[in-house]
Formats: sequence, structure tokens, C-alpha cells
Amino acid sequence: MSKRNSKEIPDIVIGRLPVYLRTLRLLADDGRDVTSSQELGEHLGISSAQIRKDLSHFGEFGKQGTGYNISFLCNQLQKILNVDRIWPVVLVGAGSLGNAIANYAGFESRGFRIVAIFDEDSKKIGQAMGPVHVDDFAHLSRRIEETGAQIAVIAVPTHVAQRVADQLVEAGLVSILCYAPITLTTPSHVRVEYIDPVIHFQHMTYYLG
Amino acid sequence: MSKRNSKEIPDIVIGRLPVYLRTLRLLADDGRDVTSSQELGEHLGISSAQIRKDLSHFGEFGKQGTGYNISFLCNQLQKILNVDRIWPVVLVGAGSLGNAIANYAGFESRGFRIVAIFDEDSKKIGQAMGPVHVDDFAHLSRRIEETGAQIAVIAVPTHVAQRVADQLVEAGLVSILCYAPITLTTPSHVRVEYIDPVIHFQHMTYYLG
DNA sequence: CCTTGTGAATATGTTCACAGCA
DNA sequence: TGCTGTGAACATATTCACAAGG
Repeated sequence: MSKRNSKEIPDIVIGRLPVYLRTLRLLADDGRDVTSSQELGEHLGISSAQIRKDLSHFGEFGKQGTGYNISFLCNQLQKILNVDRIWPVVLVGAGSLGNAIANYAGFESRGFRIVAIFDEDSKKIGQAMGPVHVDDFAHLSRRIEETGAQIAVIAVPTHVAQRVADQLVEAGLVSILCYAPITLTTPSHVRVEYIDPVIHFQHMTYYLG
Repeated sequence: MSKRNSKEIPDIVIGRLPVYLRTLRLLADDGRDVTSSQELGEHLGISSAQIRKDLSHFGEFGKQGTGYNISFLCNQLQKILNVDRIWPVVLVGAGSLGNAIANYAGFESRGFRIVAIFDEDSKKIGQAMGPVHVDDFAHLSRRIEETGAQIAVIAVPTHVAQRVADQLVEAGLVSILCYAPITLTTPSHVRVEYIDPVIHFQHMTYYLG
């Protein structure tokens, strides 16, 4: 029986769903039709019980004795994660990182589209980058209204990241993915996630003695 | 009293240390000399007790009534994380993401240096990228021996990522940071971490209803 | 006063183990 | 048989709350 409506689902569970979805879609691309919590768990290095419990928060998606229909489960996960649609995303920063993000072809199939890129550098404004042209950061508010974007990516130098975040929040954005190596200060209704490769490196070197 | 030698320190604690270090260094750059677990916690959005307990696994770094000396604590954290030196890192993939990583100027100050970049595309081999020239992926083993690298970054398309990982492992690398959206299969002595912006986006859209 | 470091208490997360169904 | 879904048991992580030091 589904628990969609009871209490609250732990954030850590939500965080694993995209990984399940990603893996299931790779299995589907491989021509596979069904899988089991055990197979999935072995592939991901987690226990089958964890996968079953995670999914059980949202409903009953499997069949006893058989396992999970991959395309059905993909569809369910996409609905749960609200990626059964395309979300517009704005990108701030047209440096080499911004360029790499803008040119990445893998967003659309997973629910996201870069609809605007901003920079303050007049040499970059107007330049084509990935699917769009670099726009003046001063046009931020207007373009956010036009596109309806709720998600932003920050790919600017550390010393301007907080200032950019402040303006994104002021423009009404509520989800920020920050590539700058700094913890942003934002109102509590704004969700911020971080990508910083050095954090991962330093985590690794702890174990390299 | 230090617990460096007792039992085992939880991985989740290790994972937070680089964030503490990053924040402390920004405070130091701001000219600050001391801070407290409370100030740090407020800035990071976590409890002061958690910071104190995390640090207590490694020793006593603070002074009652005063707090922590920032540069001292930075030094201690750098030693704990083994980033009181520069680690050579090899990068596989000279596309736009590889280019962004190679050109990023922020690694060195935090303990890492890109010492080699590999690609299979003969049009890219020999080209200058960041601090080095793109090398033939076939030279991987030799260059790893020469540089002593233990850490690799995978920035190649999804469909070749597992093959690249296999070769990195065969060449003796033990730490891999993977930007391809796929869970790699590796021997248990190899530590793999992942960066996939879409995982973060999908986590966010769950809450955007 | 202030702030640390830490056992004890609490809260959260994971795994076990099995009933129940294809 | 083989596998799911799930309470109960267990393990891990976080917070509380306070003694002790400056």
C-alpha cells in the first residue's frame, strides 16, 4: 500500500531515486525488460532491501517472483521526481565551465533544458553558446519571467557567486546548483546544492594516507 | 583527548571536513583570525554540536570561551585530509568538460594538480589544454608511472566511461572521480565518486512538485 | 560571561527475516 | 520456486545538555 500520503519521505531517499532512474534507463537502453532489487543493488553497491524500502515509500511497483518492469518503473520514478516534463534552467557564467554545461547534450532526455546563459562580460554577451546566445546578466529578471525558470546554475568565480545568488533569489528562483566552491547564504525557501570536485578529491585523499 | 587511533571514523564525518576547510579558508581570506562552532554552523546550515563532535574525532583544536584559531584549524584539517601536499591527478577526456576542468585555476591551492590529459581523438592529441598537452590515451600506463598519480577524473561520454575506468584500474589508479552519468563497476579497493548535475536537478524537482 | 568537548538521549537510517503472492 | 513489501531489530548519526576551562 502506498505511503505517498503519510508523514514525510526522508530526503536521503529522494536523493537515491535519480540514481535508480539513471541506472534503470541504462538497463532499458541495453534492451532489458525486467530487473530485480537484487540485480539493481549489486550494480549500485547497495542492499536490495534498501532499494525495496525506498520504493515502498511511493507505492508497489514490483511483482513477487518476477521483479520490476523496467520501463514501468522508469515512468513511475519520472513522475515521482517530476521529470515527466522539461524544466527550463538558466545558467550564470559563460566561462569554460559554463560553456561545457551549455554544450552538454544529456540534459534534455532527463528533464532539463538550458534556456538562457548570462554573463557580465560584454565580450561574451551575444556570443552563441550551446543552444542559446549569452545574454547580459542585467536582463536576468526579464528573461526569468519570460522563460518561467525556477532552477539556476551558478558557474561563476567564487568571489561573485554570493552576489549572483542574491540576484537569482531576488528574481524569484528557488533552486540553485552552485559550482563555485563556497557555501551560499540564501533564504530558507531556496534549495541550494553544490558541485565541487575538490571536495571529492579531499575526501579521497583522506584514505590515501 | 584525540580519538585518531580509536575505532574508525565515520565516512560521513570525513565528507564534511573538506567543507569545513573550504569555509575556514574563505574566512581566513576575509582576514578573520578566530571563529566558533556556532558561527561556522550558522554559515553552513548545520548545528554547532555537529561541528564540535566531528572535530573531536581528531583532537582538541579549540579553546573554551574563545573558539578556534582559523589558520591553526586549517592546518590541522589539511594534515588530516592529507592535502598538506600536492596530489597529481590525471584527466581522461579532452572535450569541453575536460577543457573546463583543465583550465580551472582553483585546484593547486587546495592540494591538486592536473598532470596529464588523455583522449583517443587524434585531432585533440598534442593540443595544449590548461597546464599540459593532450596525450594519447594509449600512453596512459606509462604516464601514470612517470607522474605517480593515484587519482583520475573521467570526463568522457557515458558509453566509453566503463571501458576507461577498467583501464584506469588496470594502470593502478585507486581513486576515480566520474563525471559520466553511470555507476561504474570497479574492484573494491578502488574508490569512485560521482558528479552528475542531473542527479541534483532531479532531487530539486521532487520538491518543486 | 563565553565556548569547547563529550557522555547520554534521541532521532534517523539500514538490514533482517519472513509472510504472502505470482 | 523467486521475489516483493514490510514490521521489527539493529546500527548509525545527530542533538542535548552540562562540566570544565579561559
